[in-house]
Amino acid sequence: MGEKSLQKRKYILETARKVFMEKGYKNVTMKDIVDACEISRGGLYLYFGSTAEIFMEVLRMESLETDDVFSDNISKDATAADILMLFLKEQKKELLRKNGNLTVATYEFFFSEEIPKKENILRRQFDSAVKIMEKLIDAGVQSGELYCGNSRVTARNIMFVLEGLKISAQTIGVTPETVDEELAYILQGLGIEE
Amino acid sequence: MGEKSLQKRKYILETARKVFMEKGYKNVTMKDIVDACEISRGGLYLYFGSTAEIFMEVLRMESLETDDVFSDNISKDATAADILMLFLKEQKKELLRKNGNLTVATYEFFFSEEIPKKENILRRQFDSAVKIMEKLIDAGVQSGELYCGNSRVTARNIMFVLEGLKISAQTIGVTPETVDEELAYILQGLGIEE
Amino acid sequence: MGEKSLQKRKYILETARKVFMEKGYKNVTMKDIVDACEISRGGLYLYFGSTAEIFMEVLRMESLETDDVFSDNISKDATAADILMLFLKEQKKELLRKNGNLTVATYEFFFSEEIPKKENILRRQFDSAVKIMEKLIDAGVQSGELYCGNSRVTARNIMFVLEGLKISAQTIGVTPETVDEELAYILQGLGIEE
Amino acid sequence: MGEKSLQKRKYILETARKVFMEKGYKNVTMKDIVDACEISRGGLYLYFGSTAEIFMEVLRMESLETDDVFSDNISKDATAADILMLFLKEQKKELLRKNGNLTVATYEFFFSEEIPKKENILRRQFDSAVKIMEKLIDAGVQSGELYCGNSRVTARNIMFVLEGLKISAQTIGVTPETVDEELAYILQGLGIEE
DNA sequence: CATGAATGAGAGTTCATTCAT
DNA sequence: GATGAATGAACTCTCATTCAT
Repeated sequence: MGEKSLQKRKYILETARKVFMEKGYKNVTMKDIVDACEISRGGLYLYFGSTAEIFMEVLRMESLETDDVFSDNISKDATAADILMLFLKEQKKELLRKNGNLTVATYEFFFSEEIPKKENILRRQFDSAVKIMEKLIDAGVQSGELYCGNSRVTARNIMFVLEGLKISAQTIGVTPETVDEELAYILQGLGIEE
Repeated sequence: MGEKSLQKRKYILETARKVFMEKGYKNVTMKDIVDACEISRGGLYLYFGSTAEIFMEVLRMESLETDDVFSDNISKDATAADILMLFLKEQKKELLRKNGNLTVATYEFFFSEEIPKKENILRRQFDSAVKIMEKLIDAGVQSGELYCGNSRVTARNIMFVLEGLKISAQTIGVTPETVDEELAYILQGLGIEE
Repeated sequence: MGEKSLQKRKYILETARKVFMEKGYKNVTMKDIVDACEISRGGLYLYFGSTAEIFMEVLRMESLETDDVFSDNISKDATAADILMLFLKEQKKELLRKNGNLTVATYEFFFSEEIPKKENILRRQFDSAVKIMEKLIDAGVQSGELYCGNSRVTARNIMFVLEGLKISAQTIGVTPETVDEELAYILQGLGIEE
Repeated sequence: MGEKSLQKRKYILETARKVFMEKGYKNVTMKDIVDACEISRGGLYLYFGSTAEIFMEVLRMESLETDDVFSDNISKDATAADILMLFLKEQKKELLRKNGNLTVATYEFFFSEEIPKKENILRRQFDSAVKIMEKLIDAGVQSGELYCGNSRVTARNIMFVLEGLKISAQTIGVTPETVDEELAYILQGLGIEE
């Protein structure tokens, strides 16, 4: 695939991403993407064979960017507690975002396709986030900023709460206040008062 | 609709429930249910007009049973901590259930249909569980069994962790050990050691 | 079929008539009639085998009543011109009737079923009307009330104009003024000034 | 849609036209047209979304051709009476055509779809025909070829007779002789003897 | 007589996927 | 590479008609 094709490929993925944000995963047809991209039916098939393939690529793109964002926060010289709070704030913004995120599409994708539970992109993201957070907590404990009995379990706990908030935001709705309370509760568990 | 029809209606719902457990929500067509029930195309339409309608009824059935289960636990004379632990164990069993549960179908349903976030069955269940757990915690605090700063926020926290575990079990997988650790972490936060 | 059955039969026909007036012929299903009559599906089939059968009966009923109406006008002692004008006025009222008549249903019926053109109820009505009008005109000519070269052709002409008005009222619409003008034109052709 | 598609579109319309001539409007399904055209189910939907859409297009095509026919007659240098007689003869041929015309389908279409009475293609054709005939009569009166008291009402009268003959031909049947008599009657009313 | 649940044929419609150009 | 017309499988939904009760 030449230079030009790579650009078109990227264009398709970015356009498809918007479609997935808007309509989720299962409701999106190849035609939807064709229409949004304003290319021909056959043209799309030159690059991707199915919506599943497209979505997986969109997710991979997403994943790269997300990792970057996390790294950015870490790279700045800030205390462990600061980084944690920043991360949680970021998550809050994300899960309350009104005009669409990929949450629904991602869950739908993992529901409807036969994705191995052991080795998948979501799992990698989750595990990676847990690991980073674990280290962060360890560092915070070391520096005396915060208190924690078992950093791994605590890190996982935080991640599960965030997952719970994310899915709840899409099904039963959560108010910003509830999110704030829950995040404060987590920090408080670590001995951090805002 | 006579007595007999009611039985058939129930039969369809129970059969459909199995189909939803197996295939989720979006992948299920009226034909799937017709085939599973071994009735005619038109026959199904006598009772239900769409998979959405069927699924909502399945959910309602489910909801009634779940409430009962909870009440049962409460009705026995046991300490607050006991009841809490029982509830969490129940949830653990549910979310680790191998041969299918309605989790995926339920989330898919709430994703794909236009369900109001403010007033829906999932929300009612969530709020009701929070309220009961809050009272439970209050009772436990009163009796000195457990410690808790803010029973409402804590109750919600527990529910969000459970939601997080539930969705994670379906997407990235969770081991029984992880669930145990997380539940222990929660109980520990309440001052309960198993 | 006993007395009771005859009554039910008549009830069905009268109810069906209303349905046909409202929805035409082709859009009416056995279910529509069942619903309107508030009887059971099987019950209707005890009396009639199809909407075609029902509509034919409705038409027969209608036909009897229409003939009566015509006879009524004739029985009164009035001049030929009077009777003619009365008849035309009646037709005007009928074809301008807002809330439904059987015109559309009747035409639809004759279009969609394989009705012999030579011997059918519509034909009988038409021919009968022509004959009566012919006699009427002859009587008028004799009495010097009106002038006419060929009473049969004239009678048919009047009937065709009426048919034309009837169908036009249902497709392109006709105003009362247009009807008045056309009827006046007919009468004027017979030497009658209103 | 390219050149080729336009040809196919036209092919579909012409084929559908035959189907409508044979079976009327309400009895024609998308499948009937698909079969007649020997194309795929989906293929037809690329061009038209419903039988209603197709029929409207057929009618539009028809309308263009009919207008042409009329113009042709007018363009030749002939007396008003000649043109009138030519037009009536054309109408006679049309309404007696054995192997199907679109009359039934057209009426059925206007019965079953919600067509506005004020502004529809049939109405336009009718009004246009009335207007042309009115002018024709006026010209004939001017040149002394024929006599007429009120050209507009007379023109409408002729059109209504034609409509009456058209509908009657499809329901109760009319013989060529009857048509001839009626047309002669009309001409005679204008002072034209054949 | 009367009921109404049940059947199954058939219409409408959408979409992934292919393929000649 | 790119196009978009074409295909056909699959799904939704409706209704005439039957039949056990």
